[in-house]
Amino acid sequence: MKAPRLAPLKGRDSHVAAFKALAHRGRLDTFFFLVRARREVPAGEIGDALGVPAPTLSHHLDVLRRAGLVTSRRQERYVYYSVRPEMALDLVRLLTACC
Amino acid sequence: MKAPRLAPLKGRDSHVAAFKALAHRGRLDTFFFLVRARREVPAGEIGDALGVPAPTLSHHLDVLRRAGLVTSRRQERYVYYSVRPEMALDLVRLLTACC
DNA sequence: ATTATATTTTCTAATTTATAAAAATAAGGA
DNA sequence: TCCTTATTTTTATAAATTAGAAAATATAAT
Repeated sequence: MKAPRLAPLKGRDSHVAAFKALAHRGRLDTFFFLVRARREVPAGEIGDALGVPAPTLSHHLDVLRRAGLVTSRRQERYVYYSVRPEMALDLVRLLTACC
Repeated sequence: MKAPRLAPLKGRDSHVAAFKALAHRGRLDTFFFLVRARREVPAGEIGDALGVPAPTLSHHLDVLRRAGLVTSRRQERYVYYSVRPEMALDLVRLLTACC
């Protein structure tokens, strides 16, 4: 049988992880840099734009990726990051339940 | 002059604080308990419903209140908490910018 | 005033998170 | 191959967060 429609008024662990990923100045900036870019951006370009050391940025991108908020793709020497809107939409669905 | 319309594609500190408040299993449960209740609920009743010790709950409610997600009102012996939808709406506006 | 109930504050231990330096990995060019 | 660049992972430590007992505070009833 199909999975039952989940109650929209209940936060789940994936939501906690996504909120946690966005609950950091540097990561929120990183996420919205990608949102504004509206394209794939290599890690180094993000680091240059935001002035974040590469290891720190890599860690933050990893948190965003594990939370499902961004996706990455290696091509040649670069790793391109871009927004994955599904999870952001999921948060919107959760939050609009209370308004 | 009037304040200029803020760019919707930029996260601000208030957003970070709100995401941080929701980035915790217990606090997300607390917030959505109040969302579902659709009424003012005294702290003790929340603690009973969620099985959280009073001091722990008080801390979490404080975080949610400072983030602007809930409001509280003392009446007689009780402190009643309820959802403040404005901040949740603010997060929705921020997140819908990327979809 | 004393007692009871409800909530918050204080305090400390345990856990988690952030960050950077250094090492490791991946890919391409000389 | 060796070298360079780009990125990630590991390691280490500092900083922040969390949980909950104990103590303090607020309010009302007796």
